Amino acid sequence: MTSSLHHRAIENLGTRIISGELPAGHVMLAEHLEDELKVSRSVIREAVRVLQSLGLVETTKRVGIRVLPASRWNPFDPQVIRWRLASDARGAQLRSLAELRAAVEPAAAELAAQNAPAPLRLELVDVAYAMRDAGHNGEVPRFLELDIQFHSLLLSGSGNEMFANLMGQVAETLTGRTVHGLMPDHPHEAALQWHVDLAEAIARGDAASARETSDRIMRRTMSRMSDTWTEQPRVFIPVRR
Amino acid sequence: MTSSLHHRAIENLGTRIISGELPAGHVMLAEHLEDELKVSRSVIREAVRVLQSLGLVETTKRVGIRVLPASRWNPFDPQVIRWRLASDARGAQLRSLAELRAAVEPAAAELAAQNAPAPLRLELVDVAYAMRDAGHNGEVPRFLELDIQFHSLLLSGSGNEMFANLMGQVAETLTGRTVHGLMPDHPHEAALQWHVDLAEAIARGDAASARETSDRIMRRTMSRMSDTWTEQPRVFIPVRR
DNA sequence: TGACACCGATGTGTGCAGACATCAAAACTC
DNA sequence: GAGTTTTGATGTCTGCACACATCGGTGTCA
Repeated sequence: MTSSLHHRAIENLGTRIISGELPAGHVMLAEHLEDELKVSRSVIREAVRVLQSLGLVETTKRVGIRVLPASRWNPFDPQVIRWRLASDARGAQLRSLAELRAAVEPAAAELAAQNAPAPLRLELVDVAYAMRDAGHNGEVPRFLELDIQFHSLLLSGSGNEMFANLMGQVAETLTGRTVHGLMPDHPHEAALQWHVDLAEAIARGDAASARETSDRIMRRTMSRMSDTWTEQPRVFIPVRR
Repeated sequence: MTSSLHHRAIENLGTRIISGELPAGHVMLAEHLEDELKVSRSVIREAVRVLQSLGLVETTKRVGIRVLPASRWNPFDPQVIRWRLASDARGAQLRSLAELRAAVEPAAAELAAQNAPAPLRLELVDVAYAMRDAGHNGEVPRFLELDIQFHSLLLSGSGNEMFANLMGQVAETLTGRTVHGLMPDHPHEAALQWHVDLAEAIARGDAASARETSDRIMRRTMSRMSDTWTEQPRVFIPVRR
């Protein structure tokens, strides 16, 4: 199913647009795409509709299918994020996600302390202790898994569906970090304790402490990652009026 | 263009799914939708493909088009947000957006102070003073317009395309606030000055001050809005493993 | 002669109808 | 109950008619 013709057409065009191979303003003809991808019109048409809804292209009669500039792309769409992570802009995408995460997690921690269901709070505490153990023992893969689970639970516990939806993308940044060898074999001792403190603050409903502790974790994470992407150029999206 | 059959089909199905009229698990047949909406198969298929990419439905052979639970919807998609704002969940959606905004804006302010291009900083200061004047004179519509412009510039100036993309949604929360008569004729005097302080902190590159001032503005905004939606139920998205 | 408004030709997406292919659920056989 | 066949829905392909934005030619007027 994931390899349906329609899906492959989306993947093909999406990656090529986001990689810059098909630059903004480039105009394609549906007929030409049929020949190139060796698929029928219906497949092309359905793919173009989806790309249109992602803001990657627009269609105009008598003109064709025009590639839109990056400022029109939907930067929150999981597919767009995936395509950007696979492009030259990978560094910039990781930085954007990390900045978003750093902004959101302390707020999510505060909300979780106020609203999270009891079982989730307990699980959060369990995972935090398991994380600390795995960290002490240098079990890197298990630590990564628990780390993702911890932050997923935290975002989910906020009761804000937008925060919760960032889970998937957060997982990307965390795995991306280890893959790039940015994680030491033994995670920072203090950071491990901070996770435990955060979980317990949420468990006892201490919103202010939860926010502050989460903020401390995020600041440390950001400071450790920032030097990786300082050379990434920033793109300023113009204000649409 | 916006009233193409395919677009109308998306709108029809999208609103009905998000309103709950078509509940999660409900199965439709493409053929049935053709009859109901009086359009051809290609229109239905293209619409379903878009809804599929938004996580609203999935298609299975031999079964049909199945409506997915809200936990699968893409909560950052502008269309989904618009449909939720038009549904019973309007309050919950406004709260989610406000919480997101409250989390992001201080981070955006900090980044803007570090990275924003010089012309944008100047414009931000101009707009802040214009806001203060409009607020003093009780020009509510003009104040709202400037308020949106101010926060759009701020998010745009962060150089984070995800932050910048929140502009449109932020505008929704701000306009939604005035439409609901939650705005006094004369905005809070201190808040007006805070906007000026924030703009000037960004202009001189004082990141810490910018973040703190923005945080103060957000906290006040949240505290003024929170009592409107305390009765809205929170939805906890389960963690996908 | 030159500038301008008009108007039809052209090419492209949009929508329609029907056919066959594919494949997974459901029914059936042993 | 395991394996096989049937069935019915989506997936894919194709030919056609239509809508309509763009472009170039034609005619009118100054």
